[in-house]
Amino acid sequence: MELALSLGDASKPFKFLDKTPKLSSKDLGFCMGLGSGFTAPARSHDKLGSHENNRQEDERRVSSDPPLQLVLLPFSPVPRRHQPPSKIRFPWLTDNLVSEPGSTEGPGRGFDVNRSSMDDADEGAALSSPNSAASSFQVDFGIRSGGGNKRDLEASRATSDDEDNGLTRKKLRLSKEQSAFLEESFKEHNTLNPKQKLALAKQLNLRPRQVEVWFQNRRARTKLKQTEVDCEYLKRCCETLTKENRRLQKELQELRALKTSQPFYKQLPATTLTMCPSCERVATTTTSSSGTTTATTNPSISTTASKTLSLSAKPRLFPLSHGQAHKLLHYSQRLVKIKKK
DNA sequence: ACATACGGAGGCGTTACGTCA
DNA sequence: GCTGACGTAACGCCTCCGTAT
Repeated sequence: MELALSLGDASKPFKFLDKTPKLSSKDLGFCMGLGSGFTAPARSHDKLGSHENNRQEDERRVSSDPPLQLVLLPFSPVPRRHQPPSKIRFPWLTDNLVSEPGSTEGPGRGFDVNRSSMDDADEGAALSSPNSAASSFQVDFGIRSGGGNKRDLEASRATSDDEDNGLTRKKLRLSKEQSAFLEESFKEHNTLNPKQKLALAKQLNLRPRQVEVWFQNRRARTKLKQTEVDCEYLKRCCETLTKENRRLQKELQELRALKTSQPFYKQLPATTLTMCPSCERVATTTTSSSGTTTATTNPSISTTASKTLSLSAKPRLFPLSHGQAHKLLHYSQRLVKIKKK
């Protein structure tokens, strides 16, 4: 099972064997392949072809099922905004230090459980990230509207904890609805442009940073699963090849033993056995009393003898066409005939 | 046209938290 | 109630790329 994603030319989503073309931000088509019939440098597609050179090697996929593909409409890129750097080491502290622009609340007041941690830095100090465009979002999550469930209680407790010491990283589990919506969105596009991020955040009553993190983690999970699948597949390939190798080794041993005990193939007159190096049909040739030589396929010939002949002739080493092979056969028979004369 | 600096964005490894058995 | 495993939200750092200078 393969999952491949392609941003860009939606008309040729699965030409994974080709070098990924450099995509521009203007053609953000989206394709998703599910199946196993391609070699997919998947990740190389998810960033507009970036990292292609140094990362495509580890993204090779080999399998055989036909891929299922999903093509979506392109979405418009949003110009980046240049912002000052925004690294805040102790975001949980900054919550008390930095008030949100556009927020009517004072710092640390009306603190929602989802607003502790670095996201606050992101919004407060980060004021700076493109996400901050939505930093004044009302951060009253849907999970709280449910009211009275375990999660809400958890959330409330976390809030009070945070107010207690302000040193613990708070983590909020998204509601089922939020997760499901994000999941659906992820199915459509596994990366988000700022516009989409903002829209999603607004829709779900989350901060853009949360949406962004969710997508990052989701991509990571997808990749992990894919890696596991690939690993399993390679394992099976390895087992099959090992078996095949053992079988061939055994066969080789048998043939060697046969060769030392019964070197009949040396004694056989060349006219007795011949084989088309192309189709590998073993034939016997007989010389009639009139002197004409004919070659006929002999199905009763033993497999071992046939193999012996194959080995001694190494027919696979000659990339002959079928016609050439038969010509060769013909010539060798004529040669034998001439010799006999 | 080219070089450099800067900022945005995603990947990745890790940490911390929530849940469950 | 405690504990360990597991899932996942969040963090910090890195690299790459586009853009401004």
